[in-house]
Amino acid sequence: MPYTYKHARPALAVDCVVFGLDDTDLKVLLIQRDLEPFAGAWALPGGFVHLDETLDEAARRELREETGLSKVFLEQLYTFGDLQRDPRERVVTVAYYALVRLSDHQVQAATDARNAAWFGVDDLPDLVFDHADILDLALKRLQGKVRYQPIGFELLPPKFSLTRLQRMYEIILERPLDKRNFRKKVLSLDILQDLDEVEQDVAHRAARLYRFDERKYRQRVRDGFNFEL
Amino acid sequence: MPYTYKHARPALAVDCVVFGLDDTDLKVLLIQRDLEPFAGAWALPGGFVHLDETLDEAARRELREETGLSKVFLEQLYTFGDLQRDPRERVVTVAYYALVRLSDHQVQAATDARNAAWFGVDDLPDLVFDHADILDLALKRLQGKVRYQPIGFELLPPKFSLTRLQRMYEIILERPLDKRNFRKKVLSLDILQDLDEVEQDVAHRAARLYRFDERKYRQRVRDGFNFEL
DNA sequence: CCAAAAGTGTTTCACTTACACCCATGA
DNA sequence: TCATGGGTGTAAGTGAAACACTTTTGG
Repeated sequence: MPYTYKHARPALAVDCVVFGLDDTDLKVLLIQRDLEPFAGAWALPGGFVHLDETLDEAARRELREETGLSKVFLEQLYTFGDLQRDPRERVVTVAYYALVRLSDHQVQAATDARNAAWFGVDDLPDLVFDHADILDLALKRLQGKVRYQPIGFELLPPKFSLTRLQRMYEIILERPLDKRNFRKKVLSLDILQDLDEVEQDVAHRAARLYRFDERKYRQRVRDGFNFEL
Repeated sequence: MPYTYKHARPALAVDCVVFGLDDTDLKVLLIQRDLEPFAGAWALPGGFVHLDETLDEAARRELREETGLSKVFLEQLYTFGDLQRDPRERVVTVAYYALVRLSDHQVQAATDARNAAWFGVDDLPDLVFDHADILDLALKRLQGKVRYQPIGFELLPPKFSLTRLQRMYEIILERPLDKRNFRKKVLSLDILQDLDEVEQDVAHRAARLYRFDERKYRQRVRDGFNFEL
């Protein structure tokens, strides 16, 4: 192989901030490390990038291996390259964030991980390396992006009520929204499909269910429409 | 060094999309490669990351070495990790974009570069590797970010007229803006300092000059204000 | 006095905000 | 029948958009 770069190179890793949503809180999936350094400590799922996989593939592989998750929404966040972020040696990490439907996925610890568990974003354990910084940035990105891209739906089950949708935004943005204005706004965007179905087994009036209509959304974007909450 | 990662690792590079602005066009600084592969072809300035420098430092060093630029606005863009993006071997590159005041800086080719030159974004030569993709993304990022962060000022001289400011936005956003509405809006943001000075040597009524007041801007942001064009 | 760009206000329209009560359902 | 959340409309205010003429200056 001619012209090959010959200097010492940093190790290259990926780390994932996986968000999930329950009825009241935004959660993050963490693993308890099974390997040194910091065995037993909590960390973001992640690991080293192989030569034969892209960065996205590496992120998905690590998620699968360490937490059992697959087929989730995944997007690159930022690349962290401080000199001392890993005590072993120079490691540059490409951080990702992922959004999953808590109901859909049973997480399970695996490779290199003793344990995997969900933590409320306001109730996090200490994290290894600079993982707290990564998580902070991911949260800010989510809060920013959720307002102008329809990514929040990735956190909800396919069928949801408007109240559930509103609660999702309230939890992520950390502020209350007006019910009537929210419903008016969301419905006016015309990207939800009314399913003519209602919730089951609730001890009060059952709410109508809707589905995010990705097809219609793309069409509207093409026509110059701008999603914004 | 214990626990060292031992597998083969990708090479790690940085590349910079440097934007500048003249009276009519948004420009990008490219270098003509002096080394194989693709000696003689046009490329983004960039190079491999050293073990003893952060990613930001590597980007600044490469800029300095290859183009003579220093002390410019620089921000990480995205990390590109496709398998075949470099024919030599697996190279992952952390892309940055930079904004410079064309008037301030004399560019000069240096290390690894035969030549450095500015190209209009609508008049680009073929680029090596995936540099055209990187440039595309940088342009989109600039177009998005310029509307809600006051980064556009980095492209202008310290003293500028409102017309020049408007033209900057029109060039970047690629659409005309209404003069009266623009001035009203910009002045209402209250982040410009009126210098009580006017342009010199113009063959018509001289425009008032303003300066971006970063101090006031930060203060206003702290008070919950949101920059948005 | 002419060419060239600077500078300036008002009206209309759309969207956001604030706000409170009745309805349907299951226990 | 009661508790719980579901569902709905209107008025006021704010900001965006459309739009054309006068002023200043140097050549």
